[in-house]
Amino acid sequence: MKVTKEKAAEHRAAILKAACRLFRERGFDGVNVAEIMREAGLTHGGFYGHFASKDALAAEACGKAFEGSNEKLRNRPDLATMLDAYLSVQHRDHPGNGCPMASYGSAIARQDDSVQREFCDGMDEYLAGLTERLGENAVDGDERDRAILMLSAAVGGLVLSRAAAQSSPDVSAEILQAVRDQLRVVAKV
Amino acid sequence: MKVTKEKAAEHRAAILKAACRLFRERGFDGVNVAEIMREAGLTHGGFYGHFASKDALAAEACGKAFEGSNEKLRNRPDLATMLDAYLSVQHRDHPGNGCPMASYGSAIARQDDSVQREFCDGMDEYLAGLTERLGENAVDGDERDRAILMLSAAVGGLVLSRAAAQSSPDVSAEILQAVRDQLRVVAKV
DNA sequence: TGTACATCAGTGAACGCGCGTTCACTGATGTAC
DNA sequence: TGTACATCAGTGAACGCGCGTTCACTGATGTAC
Repeated sequence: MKVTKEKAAEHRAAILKAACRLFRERGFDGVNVAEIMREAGLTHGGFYGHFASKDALAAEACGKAFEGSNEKLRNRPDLATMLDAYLSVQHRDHPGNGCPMASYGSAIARQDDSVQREFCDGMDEYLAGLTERLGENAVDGDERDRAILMLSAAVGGLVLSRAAAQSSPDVSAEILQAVRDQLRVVAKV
Repeated sequence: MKVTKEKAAEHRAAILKAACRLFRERGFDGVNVAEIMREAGLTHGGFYGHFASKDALAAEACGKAFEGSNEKLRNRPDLATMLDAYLSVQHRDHPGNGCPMASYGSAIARQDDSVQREFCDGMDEYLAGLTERLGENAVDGDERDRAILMLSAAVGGLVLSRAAAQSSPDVSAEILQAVRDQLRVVAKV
């Protein structure tokens, strides 16, 4: 059942999109190729016509996830609003469309080199964008370091909040709130 | 080949110790039961005489990892020294004996309930200890929130630093440094 | 204290399942004439 | 424009491997007498 070139391109995009969401929801080891293909409306056999391996898909999916994040960073006007959205119950409970660093950050060092590279590139770009943001109002010279702290605390806070969400919902909510409040000072907003 | 009760207890402890290290090094999915048993000097068949399942071992290993962390927290005199050790190249490159939150924090929400519970209990205790520490010199009333920020930033920073270690060693080192510097302010040390 | 025997910790082969990947096949596409 | 045929995207069965778990067996332990 051959298919139009356009259709094939759409299929590839659908696979990537499904992977991008599923990997963030369940981690790289928590999803199999067949599941991704099913999500894309295809059968598993056709996968290798589009991607060389599951690792290759993981790398592209990681890159695409950061594209989304960096897009948000470029568009969102208000830094305080961004912080609130990042450290929200909504984001905590819906990792599939959220931050890749919080979804599988602690597993990246154990992934294929290509995945690590995409991750680092995405993170670098995100850090650069955040640094620029912090320098928009007043320039203090330590924007980059403050951006790193903000990112670290936001990612770490979301990770810990998610880890506690089921067993200790109160602590989970407390973490979101505390990191939000404390980071406002760092962000000077 | 039956074995002394004491020997058997030693074996159980050896399995737990090996798991405690290996899970932190490679994540729960990155280690198999046979590997853990080999590390403990046994063969894989005997595993189920000591633990009900790999998940049960994971839960105990998680709890034990936090015991180590909380031990350190109780003994370490200086908060600044603790921060330096946590955000050090040594800690980044040797996760096997390090912080469980940084090792597999982002995967906890996808683990068995028993693992999540052990993780939350350990984290709660750690947070309580850190809060107490922050209140030792001056009491401001926001120690708990500052403890949460410190923990989030330290964990997040270590996670991101590890993720970048291979592809972007410079960024990796920069993250450790920046989070260390910026957290000193929060810790007031 | 010495002996006979039941217990049970550890061994290693085997089971069953899931997963990444391959492959022969299908049939629509798109090109050559 | 119409026709014949080569191409190739997608299908689904199959392969091979690794893993968690089970199980029959071994032989040292430790208990009952």
